[in-house]
Amino acid sequence: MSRWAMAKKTHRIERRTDALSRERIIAAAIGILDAGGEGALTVRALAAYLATGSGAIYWHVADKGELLAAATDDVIARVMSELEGGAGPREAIRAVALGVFDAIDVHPWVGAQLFREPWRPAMLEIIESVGGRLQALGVPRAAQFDSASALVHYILGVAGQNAANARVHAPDTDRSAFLASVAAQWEALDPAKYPFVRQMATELRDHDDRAQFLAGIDLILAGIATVK
Amino acid sequence: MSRWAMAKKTHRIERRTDALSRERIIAAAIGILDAGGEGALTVRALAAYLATGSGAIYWHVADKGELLAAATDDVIARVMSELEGGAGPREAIRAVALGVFDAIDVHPWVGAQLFREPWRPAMLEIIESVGGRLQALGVPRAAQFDSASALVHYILGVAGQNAANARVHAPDTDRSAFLASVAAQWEALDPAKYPFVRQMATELRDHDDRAQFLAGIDLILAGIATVK
DNA sequence: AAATCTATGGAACATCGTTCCATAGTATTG
DNA sequence: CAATACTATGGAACGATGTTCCATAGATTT
Repeated sequence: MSRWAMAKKTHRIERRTDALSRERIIAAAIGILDAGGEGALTVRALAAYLATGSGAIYWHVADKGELLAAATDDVIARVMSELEGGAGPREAIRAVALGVFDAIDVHPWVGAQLFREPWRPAMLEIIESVGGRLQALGVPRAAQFDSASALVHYILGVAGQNAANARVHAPDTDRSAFLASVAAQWEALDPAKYPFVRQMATELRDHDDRAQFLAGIDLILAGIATVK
Repeated sequence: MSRWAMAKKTHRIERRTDALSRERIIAAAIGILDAGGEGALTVRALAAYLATGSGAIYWHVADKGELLAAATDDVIARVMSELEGGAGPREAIRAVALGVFDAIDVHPWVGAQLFREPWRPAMLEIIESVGGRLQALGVPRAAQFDSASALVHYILGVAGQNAANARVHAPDTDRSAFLASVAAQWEALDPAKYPFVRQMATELRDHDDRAQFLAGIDLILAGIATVK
């Protein structure tokens, strides 16, 4: 930022094309996180990727925590800005939810991070986007806070689950194979202690995460509608 | 376990009262986690607490991850076993949810851990307990999986949020002071960009987490009832 | 009595986030 | 234009962590 100001003053466009900046560091971090998961993002790996030293990074970024938070805000802000605003409030809520879901599907580390640091820009955007549509839906004032909270917490829960799943099975292993192995474990459980889980095993095997996520959103919206 | 078998064979009750065991290690870990939070549980701190060395711990426990998972299973299993079974299915679901909520309120690290490693005994207990009551409620078979998933993911989301909050404000700082500071931040936001969040600031200031959590459960249950 | 197995405690290793510091590049000042 | 101050860099060094290795003590079996 101060760099840009100075550059303009002295009529010079850029210092060097390979100069460090907060933006470049965050972009590099996102790249490393997407490629190798949360564990891959170390300060040394980041420094090597940017062909610099650890100390240079700490000049632009305070913490590794701040770096992760900034990367998360970046991804979520992009999701929110790319949302189409045409449809009605109900469809808009589904679109916001699906946008977050898909973003976490592509960047699983975002799920864990949304979780680790709430009360941040990324979460604010989601709350505002969901809450605004609830008002448009005609939800009474007294029920708005609880309704928005329920939707956001549900989204957060699925986000975390997805992030955890992505951490469990390595990127190469097939997803359906993973589901099949969990289903097999469920079927092998004691029928006396876990009758329900055993019954759900077959449905788990070939369920669609995305569709099930949306079904949950619809359930909560249906519940909110009963308050109206 | 093999220890107990041997002790019985040789007619000796115990080796020494201070002998290590998986149970004692897990209990010590829970104590450290409750006292100092997630960050306080290091292998060295655990070894010092048990007056032994790091290597001895790894004889009974494979990993730090396994230790955290075992501690979580322990806490959740205790919650589930202490549940009163008298009420109807709807009340039972609320009781399960509140049991998990309260447990995480006392042991915030459980929230983060439930989140980090699903598909584990602790999560199975919750799914089974919730799902079984849904069947008792008369939810049609086709909607049972999605309904249970929605409830569990919501519980998980709140769990994670609570764990994160507990991590943010140190154990000494007042909770209402923390909420007030977040509310102040919300009120200072741009009214054009965040109208909803600003409106919710006053309600955030003195809302009850536990009551709001239960309101969310009721919303989802109301939504599930519409499918019936 | 010897040998074998279980269990222990601490040293050692690799890796991590972070801090420190010498210094190169740029801007400002006298 | 020379001197000074400031921004930014890259790598060395520090403290802490999870984990492995290993010498060895205690108990059990041969």
